[in-house]
Amino acid sequence: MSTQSAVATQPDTKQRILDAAERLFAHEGYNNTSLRAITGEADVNLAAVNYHFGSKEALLEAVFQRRLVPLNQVRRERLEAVREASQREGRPPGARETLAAFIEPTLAFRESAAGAGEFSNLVGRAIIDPDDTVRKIFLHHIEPIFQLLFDTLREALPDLPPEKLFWRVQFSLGAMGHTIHMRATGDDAQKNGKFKCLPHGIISSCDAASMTDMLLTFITAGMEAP
Amino acid sequence: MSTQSAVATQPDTKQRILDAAERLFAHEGYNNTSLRAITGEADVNLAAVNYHFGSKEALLEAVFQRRLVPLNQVRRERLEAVREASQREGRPPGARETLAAFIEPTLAFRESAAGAGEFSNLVGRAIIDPDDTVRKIFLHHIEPIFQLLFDTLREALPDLPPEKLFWRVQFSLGAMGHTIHMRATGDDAQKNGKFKCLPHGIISSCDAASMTDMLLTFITAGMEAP
DNA sequence: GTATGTTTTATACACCCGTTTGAAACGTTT
DNA sequence: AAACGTTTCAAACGGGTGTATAAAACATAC
Repeated sequence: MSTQSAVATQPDTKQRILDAAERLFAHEGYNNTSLRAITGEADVNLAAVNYHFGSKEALLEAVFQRRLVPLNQVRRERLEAVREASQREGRPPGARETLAAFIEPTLAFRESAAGAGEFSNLVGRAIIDPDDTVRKIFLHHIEPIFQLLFDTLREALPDLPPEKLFWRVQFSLGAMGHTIHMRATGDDAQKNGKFKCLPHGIISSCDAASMTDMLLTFITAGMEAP
Repeated sequence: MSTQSAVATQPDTKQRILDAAERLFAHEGYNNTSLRAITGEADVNLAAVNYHFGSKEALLEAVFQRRLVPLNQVRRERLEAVREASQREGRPPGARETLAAFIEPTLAFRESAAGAGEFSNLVGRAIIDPDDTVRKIFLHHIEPIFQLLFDTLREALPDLPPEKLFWRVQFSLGAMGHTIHMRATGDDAQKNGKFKCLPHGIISSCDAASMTDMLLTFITAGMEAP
């Protein structure tokens, strides 16, 4: 009785907190985002976070939970589709299609749910974030699907020793996380000259689709290297 | 008169602060390291940092300065050696030797100066650190040598459009930074189960030399992809 | 309309941060 | 020994943090 009315009653404050937290965590990082900034942006009282979620860390957990569960389900389905196709046709799965099954949903997801774009930035940040809190929570959520990716890649590249495969996957994650993060902070940074590294200052193909294509080409080649 | 005696007199406190800061910045990150932690580890008074360096940010700058200037000189020499050899022999420079000229000195440097190992961890962190303070100072130091790397790679891969080259270099930096950071925090993390991602829990070839070799193989293949 | 449970609000708490200050300790020079 | 510039020290400042609390506002049920 209490729970029912509660769920029906609470209009959006929990949602608004999640949205604001997602955006700020992705943009500023977990440690650099204060609860006051979140509640200010969400236009709710400061104490609302601790009331609805318990703590700042639990809020981060909830932010991940909301998006990562459906996202991982899509990844799982695509990865298993790759495996089944390979078994049906009696060939090992392709490295690129395996990696794409893991990476592309993040992109597609980006344009599906409104505001989910911020989340994929958060994921990119979470992969490489030096902070332990973020990594710990994120890894816990992604571990099973990561295992499936690893297993499928083992079939795709049977000649590669598992240790090497492990590190090559890490290389790929690093490249992916760094790139997403650059894109995330780069939108406003382009004007501030953050991309000075590029000699002649022109970055044309910065859209998500071509980025993913470039990234996949890069890490697939690295993965298939002798 | 004042400066001379000052340089001769001050025994080691500036040095000790630099060492402690280097270690802690590399291990915990810039934002997560307090001046009290640094001065505590260096066994100096809290005010010593602001007295000798002016501010926490200036201390970070000094930490980079101390190691990055000689390191970049080595990188520059090696990159120019690659270019001269290619010109002398009338062939384009090799992608791998170019990348090695940039990456390997960090490794060699690691085993040269005592305690410099911490620094290469800091560099790895700086590459991917989402925090603006760290990135800004680091990029400022590395920009000229980065430009040289880029130009040499342009010669090594003349058919690759500059935009693609730019992003592939970014992929490489991301892979490199993430890997160094994993190694840095992984030493004690291995016991704490941080490497759960690896299925059967065995990470044998984790030494710096074979890591560098694997990384170079990976990013060279990615760089040379069609 | 009163009672009950849920949510919001304002305020306060304890803690940690980077930085500043003014006096004490030190070493060197005259 | 006296004077001076340099370095150390303990203490405090102002500000920001996550969290806790008690009263107020609200919605629902009897």
